[in-house]
Amino acid sequence: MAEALTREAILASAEDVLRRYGPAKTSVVDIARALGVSHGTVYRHFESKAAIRDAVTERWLDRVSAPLEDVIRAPRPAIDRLHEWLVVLTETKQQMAVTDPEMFETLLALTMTSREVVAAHVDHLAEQLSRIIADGIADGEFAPGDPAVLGRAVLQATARFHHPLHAAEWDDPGLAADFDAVYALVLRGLIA
Amino acid sequence: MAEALTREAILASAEDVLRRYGPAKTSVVDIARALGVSHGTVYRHFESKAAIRDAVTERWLDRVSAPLEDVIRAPRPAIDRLHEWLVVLTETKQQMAVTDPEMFETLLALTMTSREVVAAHVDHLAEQLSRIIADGIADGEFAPGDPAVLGRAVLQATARFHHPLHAAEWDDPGLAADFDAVYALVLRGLIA
DNA sequence: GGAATGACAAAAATCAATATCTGTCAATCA
DNA sequence: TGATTGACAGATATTGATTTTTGTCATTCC
Repeated sequence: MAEALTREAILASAEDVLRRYGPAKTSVVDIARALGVSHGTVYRHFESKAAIRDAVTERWLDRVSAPLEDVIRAPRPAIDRLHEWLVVLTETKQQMAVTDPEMFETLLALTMTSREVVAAHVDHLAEQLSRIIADGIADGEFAPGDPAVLGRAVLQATARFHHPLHAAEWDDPGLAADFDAVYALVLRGLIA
Repeated sequence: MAEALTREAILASAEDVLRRYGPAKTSVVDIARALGVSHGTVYRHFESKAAIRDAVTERWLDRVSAPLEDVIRAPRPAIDRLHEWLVVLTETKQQMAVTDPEMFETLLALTMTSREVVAAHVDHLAEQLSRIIADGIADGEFAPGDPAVLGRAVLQATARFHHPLHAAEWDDPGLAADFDAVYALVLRGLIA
């Protein structure tokens, strides 16, 4: 007997088809065909094509956040974790944009249509930063302040280096120097 | 006798047509017709349509920078000028995006195709900030540092609030609070 | 009886035929 | 003689007829 069709299986298929054909040429019929079922069946598990896209986007964005969680938990000073966290985030995105541009293009297109999923992801990233900053304040590395506010501020101040909208500017040869300058400025603000 | 045709007149016409029809539906023929000349004549004064677009973009961006120059020259402490400069820049852009969305759309489309003109504009903005920061360092308001590097850093750290790519995020109700948080962080970094 | 199908209507995407636009240049004009 | 014109070729954009897609639901299947 055939496996029961699950949301997970549909998402895996959707991700596969999106990778292969890109977001513009991916239809629900394609996703269903890759699973050997009719497209009507897919609609039993997902409300709409948009819901499938949202779910795929969420999976992908979670894969970005996951390694950052490890950085937060490392037994190191908050300052080091802050730097590492920002470097991992920016390099992850920039690497993907360079090494797999179509993939990055696809991810960007998905994020444009899944605004709410992206907002939750951004909140999650800011919250991760807040935890590092709270640690840093607790043990005196950073000056007192509201970690939630400071976390958001740090994330936004570094947007140029990780926000996909800026991807077109990532081939600038001065990028690394610019990052260092912004990071140094932000760090001084946290310590001050 | 008719006025001699000048580059200025062509640019004024181009700006006019762009305002009225938007960048997608603006042809060199339209620009020429608005001046009562043939399009061949326009090509005597500009190398290409791209050159016309670049020149219009430059005019518009210069109109953004000009009022900021006044802020720099005001006889006030550097800290106050820095804040004012950032507020004027962000509010100018955000106002335009809200009050004249098609106009903003047009300007955005132009900037996407006039990369070099935009790069020069960004350099100019960073240089303006550097001047304020140099003043602040000179009279002890800010800690010592390289004004050129710090100017670029401040501009990039606040990109979220003035970079047109982020316009879609400017309706966020927390925008003002986010700006205040980033500004406070950056200011502490400059003073520290 | 719950899961899957496929015919269907409305909406969206595709495609090829048609029209417009860009940029050049020999001819015209003043 | 130097500015302007308009015909022209190749590239790009528009249009509307045709196909594909989305989402629904009565019917079929196990």
